[in-house]
Order: sequence, then structure tokens, then C-alpha cells
Amino acid sequence: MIKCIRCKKVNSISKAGKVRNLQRYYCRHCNLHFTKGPALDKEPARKAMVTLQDIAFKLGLSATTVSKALLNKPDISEATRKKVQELAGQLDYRPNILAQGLRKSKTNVIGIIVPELNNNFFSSIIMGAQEIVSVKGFNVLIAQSAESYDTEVANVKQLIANRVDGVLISVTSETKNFEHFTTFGKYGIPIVFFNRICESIDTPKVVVNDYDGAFRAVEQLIGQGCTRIAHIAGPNNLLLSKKRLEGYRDALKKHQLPAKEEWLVYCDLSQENAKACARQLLSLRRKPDAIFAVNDPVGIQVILTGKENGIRIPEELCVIGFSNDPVSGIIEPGLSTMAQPTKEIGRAAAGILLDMIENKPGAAGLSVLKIIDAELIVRKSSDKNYRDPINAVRS
Amino acid sequence: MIKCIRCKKVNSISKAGKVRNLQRYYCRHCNLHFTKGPALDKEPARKAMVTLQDIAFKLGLSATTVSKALLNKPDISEATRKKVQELAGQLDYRPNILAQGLRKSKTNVIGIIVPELNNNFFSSIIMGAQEIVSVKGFNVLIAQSAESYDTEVANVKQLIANRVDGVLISVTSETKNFEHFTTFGKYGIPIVFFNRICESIDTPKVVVNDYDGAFRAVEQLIGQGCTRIAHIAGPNNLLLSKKRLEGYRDALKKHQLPAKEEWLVYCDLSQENAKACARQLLSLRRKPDAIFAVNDPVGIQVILTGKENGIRIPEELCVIGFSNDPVSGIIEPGLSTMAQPTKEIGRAAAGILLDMIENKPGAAGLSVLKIIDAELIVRKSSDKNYRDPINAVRS
DNA sequence: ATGAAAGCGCTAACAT
DNA sequence: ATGTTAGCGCTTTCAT
Repeated sequence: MIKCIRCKKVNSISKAGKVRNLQRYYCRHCNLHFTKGPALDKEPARKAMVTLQDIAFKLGLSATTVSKALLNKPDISEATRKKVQELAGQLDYRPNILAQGLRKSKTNVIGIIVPELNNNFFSSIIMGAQEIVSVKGFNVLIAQSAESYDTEVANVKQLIANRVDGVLISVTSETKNFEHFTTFGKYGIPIVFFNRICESIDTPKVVVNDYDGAFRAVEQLIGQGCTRIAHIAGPNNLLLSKKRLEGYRDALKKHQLPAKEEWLVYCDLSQENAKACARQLLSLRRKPDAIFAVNDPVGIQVILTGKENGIRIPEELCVIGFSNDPVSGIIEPGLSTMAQPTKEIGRAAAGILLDMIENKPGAAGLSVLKIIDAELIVRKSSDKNYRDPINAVRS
Repeated sequence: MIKCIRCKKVNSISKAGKVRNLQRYYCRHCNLHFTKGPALDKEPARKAMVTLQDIAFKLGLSATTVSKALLNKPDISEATRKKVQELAGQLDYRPNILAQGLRKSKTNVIGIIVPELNNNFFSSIIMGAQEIVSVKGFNVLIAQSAESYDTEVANVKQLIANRVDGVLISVTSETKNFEHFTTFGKYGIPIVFFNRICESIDTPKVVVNDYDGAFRAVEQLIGQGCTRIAHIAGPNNLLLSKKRLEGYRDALKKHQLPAKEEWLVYCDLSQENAKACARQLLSLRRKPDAIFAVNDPVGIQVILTGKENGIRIPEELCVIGFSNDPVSGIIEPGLSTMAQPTKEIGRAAAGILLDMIENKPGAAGLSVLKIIDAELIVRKSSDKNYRDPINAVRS
């Protein structure tokens, strides 16, 4: 009797043709096709991994000698070293990382905690970090907090259980208590914060110059003649929100522009809430003529909402964001923004973390703050003189 | 003398204020701020991880008994079990995953090989997979092939060296030889292909119905009255490219529309090449009145290129893509597409992989093909009757 | 119901 | 220059 390999049911199975000479079946319960193979030779030829012992045995040496030879220790004869390395190559020997880790209390794995993997900003940073650590033989374990404090606490436990050698962290938008991160410290696991950092923990941090970036963004709007400039800020517990808000306020102050209470709204960074914030600002009696959004996804919602309400951008409303999401270059009008060099942030954070992992002793008791400049990118959304490309005029 | 903790230089250091009562320094060479802490109590209070031994000792038991109690083995008295579990909870005991793995030859880690992390389609699939495997206590190791065959081969080695228990794979657009994947089989590591699958390896696969999706996409264009329908296909070694091409051809055939040679171009899926393909099609003397793009990123380049050339979409040119990238709903005009349920793909592939990992014996010698339907989403790019939202008319 | 012993694969300390 | 011993933390026989 043929059973579904998923649900084990028998009566939902029907034959479904043949594939490469094997009878194919279909389980309508699971919506699953599967093939019953020729039992694959019973003993599945499952090659065991090659170990030091294997090599030692074949060469009539001890495992120790082989280990030393492979690690290029000085007290091994050239001849032996060569023999060993050659055979290891032939057999495609890979040291068992678990055994190594167990022995050395070092896993060669770093963890990364990000709010959301599914987000260009964070995935790019991860790529940058991976680039750096992989050349040193480190693997990356990614943990997603999904912007949830509870999940973030669980992430910490997960990474500790995995005995990671170090962790890169960008905190949740709802994290106000940072107690859980100190657990890493207790176990001597170094951590580096990036982007969304925790001020109160004395450990290295990598950020862009949020204050300066915001300041310049707002000055760009001012340069367009905007005088009623609103700001959709991020959650107040995020330092970057505070810094960008500060930059916004100081830019207005410098140019003696009003900073009306009603022109400042806080957003939890969710798409829905961003839209709500945009609606709120755009339905004001004393409507702003420009909006500085705490980040691009929010800025994009502003543009979308503006368009839905028939507001002409940039003529009636200038918009600028922060981060330079790829969508910003595609949406129409293009969203001006302060670009963050994501790969570089990832690389910098990873570099510092590796330093800490490698110079354990020296690294204790010092804290680094690496500040990377953001770059202004002006697109149509905040450029009243913007001319559409010539060849598009025809349309 | 204060040295930079990065470059170790002494003469590029200047004082830079105080932070939380600590002297802050700045290295102009590295553009780095750092603080010299109070040496953090010399012995950094670095708590060692709690082990079975620790618990056993405190309770006057053997490690064996503690292990059994924690694993809920039947031959332990209720009283002991309770005592042990309580203390373990108090001490926040976490079994050492490496030791467990070494002992059981099982790491509880699955690998995922994707072309690019920085891509909504793949990152969403990873999220779906992670969701499923994490509840069973598995971790995910992500390897990026960067669309490079050589990197993919390296990824395989990396994952094997990490002794992963199973692997989810979506192959590179340039992978023609699948030899390297058989290495997993040799070591008894189960693999599941998704999306970009390898036909020739007898192992489970999860895909959307590419043929049917393409067929319906093209029929949608035909329903708009388009008769000169072009296709930007994917690399020919990808099965999904072939299937979508087939669906395209059959839809044309069914409706007795011409399938001109010059209306079919192949794209390597890079943004630059996509743009080039779009240009090529749009500069034809006998210009197509519709383009079916193998995926959304390519479709987006078609729209962008069309707009650059003053071609009105959808009036002069209809466009449809595949996958439903978030950008497709934002670009103007909105890009019609066949949506792929990414999370579901990830979940399905992960579920099958876990089955294989858990029923090692039963799983050998059978192969599953799970086909998920794509869903047609019509947006303005292929809807000649599209009406802009009423409240936008004002603009 | 409990524990002693062995061993997963590796490496560092200590002989020889 | 090579090998012996021991142990990282855990689980699995196999006693008791």
C-alpha cells in the first residue's frame, strides 16, 4: 500500500505518471507529488566524514601529528607536513567544526540580530558584515526580532545557546529595556551595536551621523523655499529618532523657521502607521509645504498618500527621507534622501567585532563610536526645478 | 600613552570630551571615537556557562542522571527530575550545542543557499523557512552564491564543513553543472530545491507553477487586445525560464498569435542586462505591443525603459512580470504580475526538509515535487481600462 | 532509579 | 620530530 510521505494517508493517493522510470504518486490531501525510488541500494553509500584519525591511520602517524601538520605548527618535519596536507587534500578533509569549537570554546560563528531580514537596509548590512567575517572563516547566524521586544529577548538566548563568538545588534523599535543584552557581557561575548544602538551599554557602536544628516536634509528643503516643514519622527526610544529630530529642530532654528507642535508626529515605522501619519499631516488646516520623514519607507508612504490626495509633489509638497532605499529611485516622483552606506556600516561593525573577538584582553573596557556620514541625494520629491529627462517629453 | 585601538597609532589621537565619566579619544587616522574604560574589574566577571556537571555537583548526582532528567528519559524518579529541572531553570542552563552535536552527529542547523540575500523574493522565503524550522529548534545558516557558480561550489563546502543537517537550495543563474550538490548526498545530507531547481537530482523540490503562471500572464495580455507579445526570458539553464517560456509560447499558440523570433530575448537577470533587453525590444522596427518579463525586477526595468523612451504604458505597451515584488505596487504604472507566495514556498520547502531529516530511513529513495499556484495580480501596466483613483484626478 | 565508562573529533600540555 | 594523555560537554550503553 502506498502511503503519503507527508500525512501518511493511504486513500488520498493516486498514480500520476512516471518520472525517470519511477512511478509517481499524488496525494490530494497534501497537494503533493512524490516518487517512490528503488530503495537506493539499502545502505545509502553514506560516506562518513574524513577525520584526523583516518588520515593518521593511512599514514601510520598519530592524530596529534596530523593535527599539527595541518595547523602548520613549527615542530613538524617538512616531509610529514607535506604528506599529510596532500592526503588531506585528496580526501577532501574538513575539520569537524563542532569538535574544534568544543575543544577551543570558540564556534567561529557570529550572530546578528536585526528587526527584519526582509528589508533592504538590514539585508545589505548583513551582506557587508558577511563579506568581512567570511574571509576570516566565520559564519553568520541571523536572528530576527520582528520589531518585537519579546522576540529580541528570545534571540539573545538563542545566540547564547549557540555559543556565538560575538554579536551585531540593531535593536527593536519597541526596546526600552536593555537588560537582556548585558547577558552577552556576562559570558564574555562581545557585541557591537549598529544603526539602532543602545546608549547605556558600554560597547562599540556604528551609526551614521543622524543629527547632521537630518540637519542637511531639512536645509535642502529650506533651500527650496519651504517654510512650513513637518517631520514624521521615529519611535522616541530609538536614539536615531531623537538625533534626527534634533537635527530637524536645529535646522529650523538656524533659519528661524517655525516648528509648530502639530507638524511633528511620531511613527512606529510600520507601513500602516506611516500612512496614518502622512494623512494626519496632510489634513491639517495649516498644511505643511514639506515633510522630512525619518526614513525612506515612511517617506514613500508620504508620497503615495500625497498622490492619493492629489497633492502635487514637489510643487505643493516637498518630501525627503533617510537611507536611500532602492524603491526611492523608482517611485515617482523620486524620493530625495540621505543615503546610508549600508555595506560599509556592515563592514565596519563586523571589523570592530572581529577585533574584539581576536584581541579579547585588549578589547575589554573600551568603547568605540564610529560615525559614518550620510550623503544627500536630491531627487524630484524635493527639487522644484526638476526637469524630466528630455526624451520623456514626448509622452 | 594612548594608542588607537584600531591602528595602534599614538600620534593621531586627540581627546574628545567625556562620556559617562570616561575620557573619550578620537583617532583622526581611523575616524574613530573610543573610550578608555575603568579596566572593567580586571577579571571581567566572565561567567562560565553552566554545564551538566555543575548541576550534578550541586545536587550530588551524576552528570548522566542530570542529562536523563533533562531529556525526560523514563528511568528517572519524579522527584529527581523535578529537582534537576528546577535548578537548571534557576541557573539558566543551556545545553552546549556543540557537545550535543558532536555526540549525536547532528547540529540542528540547516543551510540555505540563495543567489542574493538582498532580494525580497529570497529573503521572504528564508523568513518562511526560518519560521518553520525554529519551532523545532533548528538554526539557519545562510550562504549567498551571488549568482556565481564558483561561489556556489564554495557554499556547498562551507555548509558541509559546518555539518548542517539539511540544505535548502535555489541555484545560481549560471549553474549548469550540478555535480557539487551530489556531495551532500554522499554524506547523507538531505537537500530540497526551491524555485530555481535542479531537475537531474532526485530530491524534493518546491516550485510555483511556472508554466501555468506564464500561460495565464500572457493570456491576460491577450485579453487586452495585444497581438505582438514579446518575452524577456531568463537564462536557459534555469528550469523556470524554460517553463515560463513554454507557457508563453503555448498561450500564443492557443490564440494563434505570432511568436516572432525577434520578440524573444534572454536576460541574465542582472539589472543592466534587463535594461539592455528592454531597449532591444523597444527599438525593433516591428515593435511589440506587450512584454512578458520573466520576473518583476526585469519587468520594472521594462517600465523604466519604456518611460524613458516616452512610450505610454499600458496604451502603447502592456507589461507583466512574475513574483510580485513590493516595488511592483509602487512603481508607476503599477506592474501586473503573477504573485508567488514566498513565505509559503519557504515553509513548504522547510517542512519537507525537516521530514527528511527526522525520518532519515523513510525519506531515502523518494522524491517530492510540490507545485504551488501563482496568483494573477492585474495592475495598470497591463490594464487598458485602468482608472486612476478618483481623488487623484485633481492633480 | 542511578551511575561508571566510553567516545564523538579535536587540540594543547607534556613526555619521549 | 613525533606520540601519549587528557579533556572540551554531552549522551548512550551497560552495569549496579
